[in-house]
Amino acid sequence: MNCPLKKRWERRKDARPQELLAAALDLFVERGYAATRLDDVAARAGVSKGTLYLYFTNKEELFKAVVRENVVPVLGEAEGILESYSGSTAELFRELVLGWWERIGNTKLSGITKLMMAESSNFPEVAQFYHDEVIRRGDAMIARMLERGVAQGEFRPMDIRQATHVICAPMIMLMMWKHSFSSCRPEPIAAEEYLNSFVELFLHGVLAEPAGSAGAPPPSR
Amino acid sequence: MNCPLKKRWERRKDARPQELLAAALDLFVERGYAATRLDDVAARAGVSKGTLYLYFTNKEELFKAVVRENVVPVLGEAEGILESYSGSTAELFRELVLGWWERIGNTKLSGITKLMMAESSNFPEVAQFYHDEVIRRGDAMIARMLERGVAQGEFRPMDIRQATHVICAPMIMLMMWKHSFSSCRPEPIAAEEYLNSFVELFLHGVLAEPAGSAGAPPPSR
Amino acid sequence: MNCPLKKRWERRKDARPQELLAAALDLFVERGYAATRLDDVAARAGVSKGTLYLYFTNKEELFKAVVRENVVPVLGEAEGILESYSGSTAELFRELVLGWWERIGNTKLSGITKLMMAESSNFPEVAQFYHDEVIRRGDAMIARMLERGVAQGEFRPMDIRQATHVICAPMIMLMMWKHSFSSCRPEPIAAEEYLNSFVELFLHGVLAEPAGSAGAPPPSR
Amino acid sequence: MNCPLKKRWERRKDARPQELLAAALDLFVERGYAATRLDDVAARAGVSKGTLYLYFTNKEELFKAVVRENVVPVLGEAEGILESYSGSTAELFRELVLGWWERIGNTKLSGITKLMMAESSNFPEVAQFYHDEVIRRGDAMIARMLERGVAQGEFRPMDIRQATHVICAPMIMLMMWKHSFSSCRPEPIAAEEYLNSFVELFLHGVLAEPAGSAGAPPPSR
DNA sequence: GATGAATGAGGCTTCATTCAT
DNA sequence: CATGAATGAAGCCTCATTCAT
Repeated sequence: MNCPLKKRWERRKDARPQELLAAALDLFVERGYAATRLDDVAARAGVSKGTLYLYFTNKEELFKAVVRENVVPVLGEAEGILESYSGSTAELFRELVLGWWERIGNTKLSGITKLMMAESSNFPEVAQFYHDEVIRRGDAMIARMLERGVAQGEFRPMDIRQATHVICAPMIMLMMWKHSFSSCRPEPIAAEEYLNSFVELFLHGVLAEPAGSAGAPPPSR
Repeated sequence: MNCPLKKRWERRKDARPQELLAAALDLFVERGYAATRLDDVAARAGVSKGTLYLYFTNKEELFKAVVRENVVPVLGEAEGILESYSGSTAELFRELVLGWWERIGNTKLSGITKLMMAESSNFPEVAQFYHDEVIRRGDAMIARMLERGVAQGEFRPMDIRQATHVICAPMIMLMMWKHSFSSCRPEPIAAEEYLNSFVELFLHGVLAEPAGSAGAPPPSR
Repeated sequence: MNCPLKKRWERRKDARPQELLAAALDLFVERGYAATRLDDVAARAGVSKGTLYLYFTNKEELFKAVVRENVVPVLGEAEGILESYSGSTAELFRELVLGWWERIGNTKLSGITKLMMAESSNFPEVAQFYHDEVIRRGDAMIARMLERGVAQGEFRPMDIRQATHVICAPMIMLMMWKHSFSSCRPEPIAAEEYLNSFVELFLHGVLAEPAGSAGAPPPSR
Repeated sequence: MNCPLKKRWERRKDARPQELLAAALDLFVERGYAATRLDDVAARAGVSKGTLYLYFTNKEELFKAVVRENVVPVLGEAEGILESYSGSTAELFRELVLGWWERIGNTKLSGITKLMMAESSNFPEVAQFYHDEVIRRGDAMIARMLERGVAQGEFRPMDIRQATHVICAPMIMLMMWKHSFSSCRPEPIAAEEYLNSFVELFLHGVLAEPAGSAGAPPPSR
């Protein structure tokens, strides 16, 4: 009863999959998909190699579980925000970007995005899964946000598909940078500032204001 | 000289490393660094595996040679253009982006960028090499271009470091997309249009013109 | 006694080993000895893997129990028939063959014979057990039947040991065929016809009767 | 030149596949397909594990090569004999049985037959291969021999398919016995005598001649 | 009795690198 | 110069058996 060993044991049974998923997430992010050895995942979770296979059929399913457990729920939340937002679309845009940054970009979850960009071509089935469960949904959200802006007259008409890509690019890049050449850079990318730059640039552009235009608010930087 | 056979032989002897580098480039781009087998490189170059080791100490040196042979020279050219350019900086910007697109982005060389973003963390020495020889120089070029624009009053003042990143992001992403999830997408990214969108968005921003501003040229889309 | 719940429980408790043996028989027959996983045996019996070890020391003992429970009793019956038979030996022969066919050959028990022929050499202790408990007794029965036929002048004198083997061969083969290459054959072996062919051929031979011999009954096919 | 080491080396290159096939044959016969470890095959051939994969894609292909190298050619020879035989069909029958005995039955090749009977259901692709390349051809030969006997009036009319099975059974069984329970039997099966018994029984049957039939030659035992 | 989580040895396969020829 | 046979460490996955609860 008051024996801590016993208690530890009991807790384990239910906690095990979570522990394994946490260990797997860490290692997938640290080393990538191919370079992550299941031995190491098990070791980091404090169990033996075989135990892992009690909970996950194979490496691929383990990875999918990591994605489903960690990435997919965040998408759901963001979709909720998008559906129910009542402010200006420029604000919504900032909201989505910041939300993404807090829940994914500035998290080890960013490593999952990086990993998929990096290795999808070597693991087609994993790629398909990730594309269907994550990329497609993420793109759709951005597109809907832009359409809202155009529909309400806030944004200029634009090629939505292209603009979606243009928006995703800096966000994805931020995640890639965090996990690429980080040891080569003296100072890390200043992410928050980068995001601000990006949002401002995206909203206002980089060109100096033409002489006659007085109405545009100056960028707050 | 007049012995054609001998000449062929000599040419062949000198051409060996080039043939190996070409084969290596192809395979590195197709499969990534770790997944490229030296067996296959040798086979594609039409030589035996052992021969490869006559010219390159190991996999890492082979990859470095591929980069030095293919990527580095393009950087030199771009730097030349930058130094001697006399038109507007907006034009220079377009020039650099298009030049990059023609020589790298729209080339299998884009695969090298993708590969390094993807795998650099698993191969720190390769990463360091690539960072020093390619990334640093590329970033410096963009920065100098932006500084020129600001200095000449064409661009608004900005955080150069951040803006450099914002500019590189879409270009890098275009290369990554070409090599990621390509089999999951029904239609490939429309790169030229994407680049136009990017340049226009970057120069003009996305917000509708405020009512009073008449001077700004409408985006030509 | 009058508590039905308790009774159910008790019955269940006693039935456990039987349920495990039934599951084990099924799986041993389906997959062979080595390829049968104790996990699956337990699962098919509706218990946990650990429970299996409460009743059977290990895989080997489980298998022995399957044989003792299912195969050995049939041998006893056949011996009873043999001892007390009063008709002609040709009839007895048919009787034994048909009895075997009904109780073993045409049953999943045939899989046990197949399995032992197939894997005995990899499991010497199991082999020894099976040889002592099954093969020796089966061979002895055939031999006694043939000796009876010769002693009563019904059969020509013969090498009993050899003839025993000659008789066993088709019966064993029928069992092997049922479990080998069954997925490669468009139609299964026609077992009853095969047995008839065998009995007739064995009794009459295949040569055409020489011209002068009118007395031999034509084969009833 | 006169350095034996060098010579050994040279010989190896060409001999290697044969050495590996020989080692594989030995071990497949000794232990069966599943229980044969490729490590052991390599070790018995005096090479390392990896070397095996220079010559054979995987375990399955190694096994197929063993069959193609050892079993298939014998079938070809037998077919040659069958096509060109000019004597009586009873003689041809004996010839085929003895030829099979010398080239396969009394050889370690018999272990291949045993192995396939034993494990085909666990390795469907191997089973299909063996069925197509060996079983079908073997059965066809027996059938043709029997048809010849019937066509020439030497054999009674019969169900050819069934008779083929009746004939194959004892031959297959002889091979199985050699590799099953051999360590349990005090004395091995007397194969030659068994074959004689079988041929005689098959040709003449076992029944004592009916009184009036004087023409049939007595069995020579 | 019953459970089922955990173990770890063992098997197949891959590939960068070496080295005798 | 060139070859290509050989190596062996390393990775994924399976499963009989154990043991704390």
